[in-house]
Amino acid sequence: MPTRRSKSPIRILSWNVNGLRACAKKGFGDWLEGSGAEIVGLQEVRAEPDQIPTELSQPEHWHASFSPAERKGYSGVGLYARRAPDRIHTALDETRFDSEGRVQIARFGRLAVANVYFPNGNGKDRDNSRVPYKLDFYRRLFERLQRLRRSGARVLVMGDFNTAHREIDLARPKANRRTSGFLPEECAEIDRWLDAGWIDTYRHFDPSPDRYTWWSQRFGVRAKNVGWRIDYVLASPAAMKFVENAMIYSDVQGSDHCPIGVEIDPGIFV
Amino acid sequence: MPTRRSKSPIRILSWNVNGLRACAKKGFGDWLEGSGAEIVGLQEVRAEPDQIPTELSQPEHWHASFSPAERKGYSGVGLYARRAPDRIHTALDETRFDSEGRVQIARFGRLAVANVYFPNGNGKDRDNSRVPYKLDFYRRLFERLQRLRRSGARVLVMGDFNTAHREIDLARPKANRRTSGFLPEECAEIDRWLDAGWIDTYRHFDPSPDRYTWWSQRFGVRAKNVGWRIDYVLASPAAMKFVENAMIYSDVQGSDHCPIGVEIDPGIFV
DNA sequence: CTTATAACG
DNA sequence: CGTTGTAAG
Repeated sequence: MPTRRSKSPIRILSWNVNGLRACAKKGFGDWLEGSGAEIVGLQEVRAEPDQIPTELSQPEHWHASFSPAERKGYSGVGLYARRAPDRIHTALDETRFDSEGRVQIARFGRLAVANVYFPNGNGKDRDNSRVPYKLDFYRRLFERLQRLRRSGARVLVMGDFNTAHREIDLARPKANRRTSGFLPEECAEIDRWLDAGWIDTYRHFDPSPDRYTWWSQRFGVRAKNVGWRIDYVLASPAAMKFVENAMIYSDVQGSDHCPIGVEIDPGIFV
Repeated sequence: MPTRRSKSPIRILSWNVNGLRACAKKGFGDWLEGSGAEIVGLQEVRAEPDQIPTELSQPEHWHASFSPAERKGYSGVGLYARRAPDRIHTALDETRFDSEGRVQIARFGRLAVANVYFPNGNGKDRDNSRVPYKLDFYRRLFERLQRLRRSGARVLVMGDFNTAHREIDLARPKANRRTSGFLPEECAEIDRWLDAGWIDTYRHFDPSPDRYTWWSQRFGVRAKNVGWRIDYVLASPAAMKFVENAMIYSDVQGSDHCPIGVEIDPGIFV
């Protein structure tokens, strides 16, 4: 059991940037430098590393790595860390998942950080045709991370889960029960994780309503805070012992999502 | 033979707007109202009539007609006239031409105005693969308008010819002899028209160099006037008797082309 | 470089 | 509504 607040906590952040190149033009670089973060996970990078400005693909004083999708301009995750990760895994060993640049599992000593862009359930025709793929992805990653927990790692899973867990997690729950992102079967997947002991770090510290991480770009609803909480940092029980705070940075602009994160006792690494 | 300056001349204008919807946002409507024109031909409308704001698809005090391409967002010509045309022909009776919205031949009494968007010779791979199509179009229209002349009409042909005729008509003639727009075989098509008696109205009145109607959008060359004169009003000999002036409105912004036009004795109609 | 499109979110 | 890719100019 660690001694709490023995040192100043380190910050681990996650942000779906909705296109890193576009976000870069809106000040992503300044945000990164001012973030005070030790580790930053990005989702929806939507670029190959060599399409990204060098200051962001290989920034000074960071270890950066990217896992793009095969399809250009689509999906893709990226990880910045001030210390070098021991290794990064990007494969779930199933082509339909691994071709879409959705997962980075980075090891830093005893800490494992999974940076994840869970699939959107919307299909081509604004239907829910991609929900089965999304649920399969949830299950495949769940099995992988349960194994990682059992191996002794302290695990954080952060990213865009594309699912609001409970009615409190979206502004219009009644209207969206048949919308992907709040389908009963999607919420049940989150339930499975929590039932297995994973902790929704933000909800652990703040039971307040109206705390969202994504707002549709249509109709200017962000100004009215008509949003969804679909970005999370989940902690395994062993990791949760080191989590001192969880944050939602609703004021940060540059994407349709805002950054989220946790503050952690640095003892988590050793 | 008309009496010159017996009445104030009427103005007939032509403009490749490079997307009427985009041009509309840059003040096309104000330009149209302030133009003092009797007839205005547009090229590269790049929209179906019902995609165009009503003020421009059915403007008050104008008779407007459009001939869009089958392919969305591509090519398309449009004509505004303060008096109703007797009729408008849009077909060259060859599908590969007529599907691309390139011609309107409007009759106003004894005056026939052909509003034309000649093909660009560039193919997909920045090659000259569409030059043969372009030359075929030139020839097909030439035959059609020669016939119209012989029928007794006073004919004006205005639009984006996509060809600079002589070295004086572009800023970098030496560098562009192998570029579509200044290929010998393209210039020869213009020669054919002039040899048949058509008059390049602008050149008739102004032998000056550095008079251009199009500037590449790349590298900001318009500020340096590195351009091409590829938009013309040609007049048949019978029409030329009524042409009192020809203009290039280089200062008008809103497209990569600028408007051009002629001033005509109104006796041309009767 | 800019206007369009479509896919995706 | 906005990002991205692609076609076209």
